[in-house]
Amino acid sequence: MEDTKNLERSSKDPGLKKSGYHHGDLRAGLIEATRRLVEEKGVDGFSVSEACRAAGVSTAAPYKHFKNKDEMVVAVVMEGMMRFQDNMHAALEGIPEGSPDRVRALGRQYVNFALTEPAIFRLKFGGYTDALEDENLDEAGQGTFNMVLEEVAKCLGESEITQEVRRRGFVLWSVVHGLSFLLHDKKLAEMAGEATLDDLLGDLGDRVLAP
Amino acid sequence: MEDTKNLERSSKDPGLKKSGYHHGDLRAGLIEATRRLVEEKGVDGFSVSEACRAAGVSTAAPYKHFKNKDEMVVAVVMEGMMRFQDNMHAALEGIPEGSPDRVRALGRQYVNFALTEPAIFRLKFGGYTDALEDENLDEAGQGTFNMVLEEVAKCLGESEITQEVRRRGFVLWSVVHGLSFLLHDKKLAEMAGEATLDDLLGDLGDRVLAP
DNA sequence: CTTCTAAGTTAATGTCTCTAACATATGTTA
DNA sequence: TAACATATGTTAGAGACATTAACTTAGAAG
Repeated sequence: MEDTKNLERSSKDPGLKKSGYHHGDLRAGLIEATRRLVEEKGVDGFSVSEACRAAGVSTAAPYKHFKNKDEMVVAVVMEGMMRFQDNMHAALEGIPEGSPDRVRALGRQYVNFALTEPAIFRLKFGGYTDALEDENLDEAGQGTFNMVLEEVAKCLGESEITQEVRRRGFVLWSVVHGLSFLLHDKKLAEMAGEATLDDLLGDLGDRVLAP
Repeated sequence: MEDTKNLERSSKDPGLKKSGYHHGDLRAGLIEATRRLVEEKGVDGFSVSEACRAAGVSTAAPYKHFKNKDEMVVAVVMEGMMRFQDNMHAALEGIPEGSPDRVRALGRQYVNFALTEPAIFRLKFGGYTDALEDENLDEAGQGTFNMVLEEVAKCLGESEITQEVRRRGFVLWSVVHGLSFLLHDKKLAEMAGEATLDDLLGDLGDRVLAP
């Protein structure tokens, strides 16, 4: 009398699932399902219906939480950006202020994100989300860039973010971004010979941060 | 007796349109329609049906020329890459061999492509086409990168593409790529103050190409 | 002139997004 | 504690889309 709908629920576990009718935290469940699907099959391959099946709800359920498909994708990318920012903050821990190692740590984290969650990474940093025009997403991107700028400023002994800081931060960001794409395409070896990622980041930091 | 299907044909003109039944060069017509739609509404917004309406044919017609929707997109990006490569070659004309101006000209062309055809640019260089896994597309991308490497080699006085050439070429490519994204987001002014694109490309070339 | 084939067409199938109308819990308030 | 308001589900269905199958047309080749 109560389990008529409990077809697939045992496979998921991202919430409380109180009653059997109500999911508990469907929003989070859908975001997770969508994230996995987008990572698996790309933004195009992913369908709302499939995410519903994965979460064990009807195909109309998402529209209580998201305006439409695009907003689901935005939510997924946004959630990815939160984790990304957390990781960046964590990466700085224990490294002394003003050390170029801090900048390198951020670079490593960026590359790491690109490699472990390539679909989300490309959605945010490959320009796809431009079409979605979400303000929060723009802010989140700006926030991560500002973290880099602050570290660059400290390295250069500047007390604020000057034009010069902005320039160098931009170059660092761009090259790490390029590096991320190369690594994903497994073309690093071909390009850099025996150099490891740390070698490259070290070298890069030295060059761009030098006075 | 012959014009029963000639509803929208007068608006298009990319071929011969022989009979009224046969289009003349539907493949090219569809690529052009698709290109415009993708540029207007993004890869997701675009639909095969809409491209058919634009080209004035039935929704089944494209499948005589393309395997599926993805292949249509691939064809559009591929065609864009051809034009891009033509432009790059044209940009070099008249600039003496070995001059860093040649590298700068390529950079300017890259940025130009990013700004005039942002959707195609992002499809190819934003990593989207990875999911499509088309060999010709990979080759085309490699080809443009090799053009840069050759020019960099000549600037550095190298007779072949060494590890060092590869490294510098990569940095140049990455930064120009980053610049393209910034420009599209209209954040250049904020970052670079009064500097123009040519200033930035000039400065960049000087720094990275210096011995 | 007949015939072959490339390039169209119509019609149909199954899937998808999204909406409307209805159902069920949960928490609030009398 | 009972009644209600609200949030969160469900079913059913409309309209668009991608793709296929079977048929048609016209231009070329023998």
